[in-house]
Formats: sequence, structure tokens, C-alpha cells
Amino acid sequence: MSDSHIQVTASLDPCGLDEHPDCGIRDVLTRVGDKWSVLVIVELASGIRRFRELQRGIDGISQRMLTLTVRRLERDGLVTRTVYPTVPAQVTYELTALGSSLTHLVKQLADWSLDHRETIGRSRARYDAQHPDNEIH
Amino acid sequence: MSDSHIQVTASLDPCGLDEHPDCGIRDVLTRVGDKWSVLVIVELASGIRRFRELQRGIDGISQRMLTLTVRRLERDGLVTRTVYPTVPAQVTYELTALGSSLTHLVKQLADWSLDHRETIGRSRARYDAQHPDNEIH
DNA sequence: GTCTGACATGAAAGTGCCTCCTTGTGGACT
DNA sequence: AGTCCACAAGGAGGCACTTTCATGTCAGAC
Repeated sequence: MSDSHIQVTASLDPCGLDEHPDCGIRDVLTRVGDKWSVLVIVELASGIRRFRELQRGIDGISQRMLTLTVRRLERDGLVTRTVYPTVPAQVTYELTALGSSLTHLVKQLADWSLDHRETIGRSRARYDAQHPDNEIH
Repeated sequence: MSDSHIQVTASLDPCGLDEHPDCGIRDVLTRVGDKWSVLVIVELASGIRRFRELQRGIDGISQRMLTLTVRRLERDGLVTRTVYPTVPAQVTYELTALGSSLTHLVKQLADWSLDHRETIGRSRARYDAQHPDNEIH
């Protein structure tokens, strides 16, 4: 850990050394840490979805963001996009085996967050009370 | 899942309903998904650190980013900051029980990433070859 | 012709993280 | 005075994500 290094480049290539798992964690967070990706993953964990179905299942996401998000997930190999030559055209998205392998971790993170939500909220309130000058929300 | 909703506000308050674990996952990613937080957590998992020790242990992080990052982690209750009235002044940081409770998940994410790094790399190369017009890296 | 559904894409503006550089505080030392 | 150590904070610019709005393609229906 103390020997960790990340050469910060545009694509954030992890160093890949086994003794540097932190590089790995940065990589996965870069991959799913954006606003919408993990929500897409969670929705697809429930089964294959057409574009509109997927959009309706994720509150607040625009057509644009959904298109960009699923494209990135597809590029990373987490999602499969299938185009049907129907009229009107239809596209479906589903998790790959790789994408599915991430879902149990996502579930655990969600559980952790729910388990500790109140504690974190109290901590924030306490901190803000003690540091009224610090605007870091 | 399909009833999920996130009211996107500046502070991203999760809805907190048990049937909406995705709100939880967004919350935790907001918390540790930035570039440096998880690296700080990983470094502190190895033990208490003074500021400079922490900075040296995380390659590439500036004094400024470290200050901001530990401040946010402290606010969330993941890290304890202890000031020693020495000359020169000294500060130490260590994980709280809450912060520590996250480390095994972080480890799992890191492992997942290392396990699948090659697969993802290949997927990207394949995707880029098939979609030369898509600049989405 | 227009409209619809389904989905992709382009353009521009807004936002905030991140970086770089600088300054500050409090001692101690030369 | 200057320099050092230890750490915090200010200011400004860059960049990418995000959002909004608009446009595009392809058929089919009217």
C-alpha cells in the first residue's frame, strides 16, 4: 500500500501489480462511479430491458445520458446491446456475465450504505456544527 | 427497482426506502467515488498516519487534495482527525469503526477489478475496433 | 405532407472536481 | 531578516461529466 502509485493519465491505466490493489479499486470506481452507471447495472440485474423500459426504470435519467451510459458499459464489457431490425427499431440491453459478477458487490455496497446512513448523517451534522466555516458539502 | 427514484438535489439525499437499495449505492459512490477518497481509506486501513505519511503513501496526491479529501471523510465519519499541540503542529488520521467497516468491501472491489482487468481491456479494444467513430474513452 | 415510436447523436451551457500555485500560521533555528 | 517543518486554506483555470434542447434516421399510419 505504501508503495502504491498511480500514473495519472487520461485513461487512468492501473499499474496492475498484485501488491497494488488500490489501483484496481480506482479503476472500478472510474468505471461505475459516475452518476448513472451503477443504477443501470442494478436495473439490468432484474433482467433484460429495452431502451425505454430501462429509462423508465431509472428515475431522472435522460435519453441522452442513458445512451451514453449504456454505451460506456457496453464498451467495458458489462452490458450487451442487441439490435432488433424491427419497425420501429428496438434495442435491448442485458448484463454480461462480467456485469453480473459485479452485482453482488453493488448489493453489498448498497446494504452498507443503508446500514450506516443514519450514522453518517449524524456525523455530518456534528461536523457541520463544529465547523460552521467549512463549506464542503 | 423499477419503482426507484432519486430526487437529484445538491446533497443527493437517498430516499432511504428499503426497496430502493440503488439509492444507497449512489450515496456510497458519491462518498467514496471521487479520485482520492478510497485511496486514503486503503492507506489508513494499514494504520494511523500523520499527514505527511499519508501523503507520501498515496502517489500523486497534492497537499491540497489530501486536505480536502480527509476533511470530507472526517465529515462523513469515516476518519478521525487528531491534532497534537506540538511544535511543529502534528495531525494524525485514522479510520473510524465506520470507515473500517468499509474496507472489506473496498478490498473486494479491488479484487474484482484485478480479476477482470484483462477481460475489460479486451472488451474495450473489441468495442473500439467495431466502433471507430465512437470517442468515448 | 405530418405524425408517431424507437433510439442515436450534435451543440452548447452549467457544474464541480481536480490541479497548480500561492499564501498563511506558529514555532524554532541560523 | 530568512529558512525550515507541519499542515491548512485561497484563487484561478482546465477538464469532463451532466443537462438541456434540438435534430436525425427509419418505417408505417393517416
